[in-house]
Amino acid sequence: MDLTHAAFNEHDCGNCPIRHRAVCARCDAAELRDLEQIKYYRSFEAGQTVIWSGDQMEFVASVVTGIATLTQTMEDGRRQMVGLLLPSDFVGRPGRDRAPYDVSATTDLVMCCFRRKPFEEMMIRTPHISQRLLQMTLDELDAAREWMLLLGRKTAREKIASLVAIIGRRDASLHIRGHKGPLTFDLPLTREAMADYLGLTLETVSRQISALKRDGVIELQGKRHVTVPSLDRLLEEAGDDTDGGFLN
Amino acid sequence: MDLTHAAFNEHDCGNCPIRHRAVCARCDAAELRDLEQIKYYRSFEAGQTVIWSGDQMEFVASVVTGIATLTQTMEDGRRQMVGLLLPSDFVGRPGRDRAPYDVSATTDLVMCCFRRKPFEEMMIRTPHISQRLLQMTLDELDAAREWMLLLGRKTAREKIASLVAIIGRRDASLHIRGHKGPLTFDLPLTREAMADYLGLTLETVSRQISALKRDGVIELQGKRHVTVPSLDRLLEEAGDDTDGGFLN
DNA sequence: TTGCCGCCTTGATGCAGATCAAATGGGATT
DNA sequence: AATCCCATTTGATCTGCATCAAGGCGGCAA
Repeated sequence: MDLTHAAFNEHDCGNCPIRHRAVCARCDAAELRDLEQIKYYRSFEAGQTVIWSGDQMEFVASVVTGIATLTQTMEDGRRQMVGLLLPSDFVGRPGRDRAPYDVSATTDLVMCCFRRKPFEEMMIRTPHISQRLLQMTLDELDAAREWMLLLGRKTAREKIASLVAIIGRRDASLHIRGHKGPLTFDLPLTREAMADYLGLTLETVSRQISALKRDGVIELQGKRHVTVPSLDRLLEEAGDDTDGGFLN
Repeated sequence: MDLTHAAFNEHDCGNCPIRHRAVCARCDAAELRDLEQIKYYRSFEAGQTVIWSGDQMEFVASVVTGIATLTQTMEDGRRQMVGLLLPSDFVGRPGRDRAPYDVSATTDLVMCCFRRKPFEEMMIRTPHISQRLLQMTLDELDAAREWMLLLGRKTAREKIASLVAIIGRRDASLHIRGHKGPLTFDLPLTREAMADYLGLTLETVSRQISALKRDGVIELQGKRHVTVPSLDRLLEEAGDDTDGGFLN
């Protein structure tokens, strides 16, 4: 069910709030006009699948609002999330026409899609698009490598603390810059999605969240809303040495 | 101990056997001459550290011969390998001047280094270098995501089978193309390095290798040399649905 | 030849997290 | 208000891998 909104198709990229972070960050007015020609918007409801692994990729895209995930699945059903895409993140790979992962909408999602072939042609004549995409891809690779450390070597408790810290800090960076004091934000993932992110079962996720709550590392209002009284304490629990490590 | 070889500094990139896979794959004669100006070779012995995490990066580089690893370490000493670099692979990140990981030589290693600033300037005026690097980085990201599935969801036995398959197929692709029948090759990693790669302990690595041997999935000549009688059988043990998934 | 040193293998035991199972609770529908 | 649905929590038990602890083996130096 592709809920393409007519309204979005009149949307002007030049005014888009996430444009300065997206793949077209450095495009000038003429280039944005070219992009208008090949772009269209698509909306998805929370839980819908955007692309199945193995599908033909007709487009590449930027996330405009909402959260998408990349997931790999083994034959017997074991699942591992391998990407968490936030507004301004890029989806798809120029030069490849089959999707290597399932892409799903975790929340309601709007994507700005560019028809793949014309986009690839535009990349060739517009080098700074490749350069911007290279930057973004290198950032994703760094995030993937942090994630590998988490998956390979952290305990369940550390994994949960890391995830809360990642989401909390991203949230903080999007909102009040330099804001101090307790962080408060929503976890945009179900327990099951967190488990797929962390390489755990949903029961273990639930138990460890309860444990961190019991120990005063986090507070919960309902199941999704979190307050972190001390970010330092949380980072200590996460086992992070670096304090970089934003995701994606 | 930087064993820079004078002989290598007269090496001509245009004749380099790995050039067609490296970052300079599409460079023309004039561009190669420019690269000659900013390049130098460095050699390392097996076990040496090339760069420590946090060090200033004076250069970016291509691996010419040998194998290098990227490793992250937590304060308490837990280690996770996050990259395995083979001949033609690229090291370093344009636009960043601190190394985010330890880089080490797993075997004797020769790298072709480019001074970072001039290389970055050259990237700006030579778009196809960015484009090539983008391709290579996207490939690495795909490899990292396969690796995440391995770390998060595979059993110890599957992890070992996956690693043997990855190394064996890379080896096969470098040597006799389209070669059929039993694969035979060396594992270029110690048991400990395999453990760091797979998120296991070295004891578990050793036990699982013994188990695969006992079950006839692999044969061993000494500790390092492996024969795989049936690649299909090995892939089955690895739990791979895809048969893509080369590393790096 | 002998002994030493690193790497590797194998054994015994413990525990973190998976699995199986049931209960709870909040939001939506009627 | 009553009911259903489904995400989540909690409990009981099991197991795969880590941990702790001895050997074994091959290469190298004396």
